[in-house]
Amino acid sequence: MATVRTRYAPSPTGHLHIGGARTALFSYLLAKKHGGQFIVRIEDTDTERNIEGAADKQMAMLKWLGIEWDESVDVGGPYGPYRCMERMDIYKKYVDQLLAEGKAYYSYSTPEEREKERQEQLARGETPKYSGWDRDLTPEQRAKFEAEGRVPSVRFKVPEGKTLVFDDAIRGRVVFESDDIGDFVIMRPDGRPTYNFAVVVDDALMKITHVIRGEEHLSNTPKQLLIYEALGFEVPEFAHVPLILNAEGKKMSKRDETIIQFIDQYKELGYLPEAIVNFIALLGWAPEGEEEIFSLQELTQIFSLERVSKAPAVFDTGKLKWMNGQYIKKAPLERVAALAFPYLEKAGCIESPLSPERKEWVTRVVSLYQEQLEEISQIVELSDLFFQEEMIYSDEAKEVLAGEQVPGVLQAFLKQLKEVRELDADQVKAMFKQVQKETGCKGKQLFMPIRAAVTGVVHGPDLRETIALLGAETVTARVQSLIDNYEVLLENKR
RNA sequence: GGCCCGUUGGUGAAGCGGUAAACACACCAGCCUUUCACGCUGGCAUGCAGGGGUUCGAAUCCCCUACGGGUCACCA
Repeated sequence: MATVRTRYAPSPTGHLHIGGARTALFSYLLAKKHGGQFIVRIEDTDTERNIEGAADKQMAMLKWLGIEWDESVDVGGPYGPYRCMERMDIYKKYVDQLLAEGKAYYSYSTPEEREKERQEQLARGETPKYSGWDRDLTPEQRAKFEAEGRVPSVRFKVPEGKTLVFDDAIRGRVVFESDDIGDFVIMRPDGRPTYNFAVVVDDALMKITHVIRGEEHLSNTPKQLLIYEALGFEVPEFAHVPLILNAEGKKMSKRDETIIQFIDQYKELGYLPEAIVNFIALLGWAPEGEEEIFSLQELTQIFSLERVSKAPAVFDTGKLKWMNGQYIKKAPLERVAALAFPYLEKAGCIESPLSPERKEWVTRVVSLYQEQLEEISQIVELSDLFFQEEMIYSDEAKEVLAGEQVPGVLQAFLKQLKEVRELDADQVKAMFKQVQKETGCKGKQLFMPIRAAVTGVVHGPDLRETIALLGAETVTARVQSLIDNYEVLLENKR
C-alpha cells in the first residue's frame, strides 16, 4: 500500500467539537499506525460563516489533545496551500476543464426560480431535485441572461442512469443511483467552490488515501464519486464513522444545551487531554481486549477501522468523568496541583503569585483530594474547609457535637493544642492519644467530634493530615470558638 | 416523502453460525478505613426491537414490519 495519508478538514466556523475531535483522532491514528501523514486542511469556502481565529483555536485544541499534524497551514507541506480560499486558481482550473469537456455548465437560475421549482415538485409529491433546465443553453440564451445581469454558477452535469457504488471501510458496500441526484453547484458565481467539489480536488491533489469523516457525509459521497471520475482522479478509501448521540439518543446539535460538546469547555472544567483522547477513541471504536485505558501512543498501535462500529455512539458523560478521574489519580501531584491553582485562585481561595511556601502548602491540600477528583474544578468545593473563614456546621456535624462526651474531648484537645506550635501528622496522632488517655474516649467517640469541630462536616480526608495542614492557629481558633458558642450552636439539638 | 444507515441489560459496549451472551460505567452488598473517598471482592440486571425464513444449529445470513437516525443547499 502506498503511504497512508489522512486528513481532517474542519471549517473555521466554531469551536472544536467532540465529533470533530474524534474524526481528527481517528484520522490521525490511522495515519500514524501505518507510518503515514496526517494533514489538517481548513475548509473556509463558506466565507459568510467563517469566524475570525476559529481555525487557529481549533488547531490549538487539537494540539492540546496531542494530535499533531505533518502538513497544514502553519507548518506548510508539499501539497499546499492548506487553506481552501488560497486555492482558488486550482479549483478554477479544474472547473474550466469540466466546462470544456461538457461535464459541467453555467447555470443561470435564480434562487426564486429554484424555490418555485422545488415547491412545484413537492406539490407533485416528487423528491426535490434540480431539473437541469439550463443545461444546454445556446450562446444567445446565455447572452440574454448575462444581459439581465445574472451571474452564473457552475453546475455539474450528473449523468443519467448511473449506479454509484463504493466500499466503505466501515459500512461495507453502499449503493446510490445517479438519478436521485440533481445537477449540483460546484462553483458559486463569485468563483468560490462548493464543498463537494473542493473536497475532491483537494483530497486528490493532496494524495489523501483514506477519507475519514462523519456519517452525515455518506450521502455526499456519490456526488464526489462523480467528480473523481469526471476529473480522472483516483478514488480514495472512504470510512464513514457513526454519529455521536447525546444521552437522549439524538444527534448532538451545536445548540444542544444538555451536553457539553466542545473540547475547550472540557479543558476549562479541568479535563486532562489524555482522558479526552482515550474517551473519544472509544466513541464508535472498540479495542480487542478488555482493557480500555490507552494512551495516544498505544492507540496508534491498536487502532483499526475494522473495529469501528456502524451503530451510532452515545456520549456517556458519566463514563468520561470516571475516565478523567482515572487519569487524575495517575498523574503526578505537581501536575494536578498546577491544574488546580487557577480554580482556587478564581474562587478567591488563593492569591495570585503564590509564595513558594504557600504553593507547597496548597499542593499538600490538593494531594488530599487527588484520588477523588473527577474534574479538577471540583477541588474548590472539596477543599473549601481549608479556605473558609467562618465555620459552618452541617446538621450531621451538629449531631455529632451534641454527644455527651464532646465538651470533655474538645477541652482536652484544646489543651493539647496549646502546647504545640508546629504541627505535623505524627504529632497530631500523639495528641489524639493523649486526649484519649485523658477522656477515655476512643474511636468514633474521639475522632468524629474533633473532625466536626475542626472541619464543620463529618466526612473528609485523613484527619491528622487535615489538622496538620490547617495549622495549630486555625485549629485552635476553631475549637475555641466552638467551645465559646457551644450552647448557642447546639440549642436546638439538645 | 425518496435515498442511505442503524436497533445487544439502567447506560456505554464486545460478539462476524455452535459462548453459561464479554467487559466497562452506574447501582447494591461485603472488606479496607476513626469518616468520606480510593481500592479490592461479590452481586445485579434476566438484554440480542418484532415477525417470518435459510440452517442440524442464528444476536450473528436473507426478507418484511416497527422504531431511531442521516441526507436530499450557491453549509461543511
